[in-house]
Amino acid sequence: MTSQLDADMFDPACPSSVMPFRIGDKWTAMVVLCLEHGPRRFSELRVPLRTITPKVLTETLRAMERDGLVTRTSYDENPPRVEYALTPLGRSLLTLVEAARAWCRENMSELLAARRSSDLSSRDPSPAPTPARPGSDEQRAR
Amino acid sequence: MTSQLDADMFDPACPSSVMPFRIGDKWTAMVVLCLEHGPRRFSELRVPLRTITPKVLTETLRAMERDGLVTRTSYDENPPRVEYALTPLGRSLLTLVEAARAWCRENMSELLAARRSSDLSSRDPSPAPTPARPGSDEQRAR
DNA sequence: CGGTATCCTGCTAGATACTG
DNA sequence: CAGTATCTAGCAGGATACCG
Repeated sequence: MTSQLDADMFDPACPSSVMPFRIGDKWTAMVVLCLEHGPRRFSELRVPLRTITPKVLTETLRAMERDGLVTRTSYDENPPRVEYALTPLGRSLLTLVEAARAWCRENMSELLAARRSSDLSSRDPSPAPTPARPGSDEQRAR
Repeated sequence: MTSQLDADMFDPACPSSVMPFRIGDKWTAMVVLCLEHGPRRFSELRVPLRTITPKVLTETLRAMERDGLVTRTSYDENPPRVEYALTPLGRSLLTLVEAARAWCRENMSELLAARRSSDLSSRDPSPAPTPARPGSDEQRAR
């Protein structure tokens, strides 16, 4: 386990803002997912999280630590090494995150189709529905 | 069905900000819950949602309508009557909301205990743990 | 009743730069 | 490497008032 984290683990074209769903703040669910297969270092987390700033990652991890979702282990080495890991409580969130991802996989295309057609009809007097075949052009849920 | 909505349906002492979990924005999950047992009128929704302003409730409902989660039906009567109802898509969110509430019921006390003890130890040099018997003083998940 | 229209504020989170 | 320190902007959400 604990293989390298993929920089493309989270599709930037699939912003979680599309989900009618969030775990905590903007990044918490993704951190939980990143820690699923074992402890990770600060810099390691920055790879899949890409656009996150160190400041925000620190804040996110501190908040999660405070709530007992992750542990922070600092090894007194040089260069410094710090590892973050899920607690059992944090791990219990995984089922919720998975349920949310399952919902997205099943329903995202319908939601996006509804959004598109409502966007169209509010701009265009003649709707021209374009019923949007399910599972065609939407971004996949990773 | 469709009995009156309880003004105490959502405990104000149990802010959803405590949950490491949200459906969409601040109010969406609560609206979904309010519509669980049948269509509701605008004013009816304001009762359990209490502190929500008309503006924000309108925004929330419009966003949900746009995403195909609710329907808005306006009856041409006097006084005017408008009803909001869950679509099948919106209804499918109920299982997710329920999963989240189940998580809260099971784990909230542990999370709050962790938060309390971490708050203490950051203020107080001698932690004085107070292990927080589970299920004692926390607010219930409704 | 079922909303709009304004105005306003706090806070999340991004940009950027620096450090033990 | 693993963060801090500042500064700033955007925007969700709230207060208040008014309307068809």
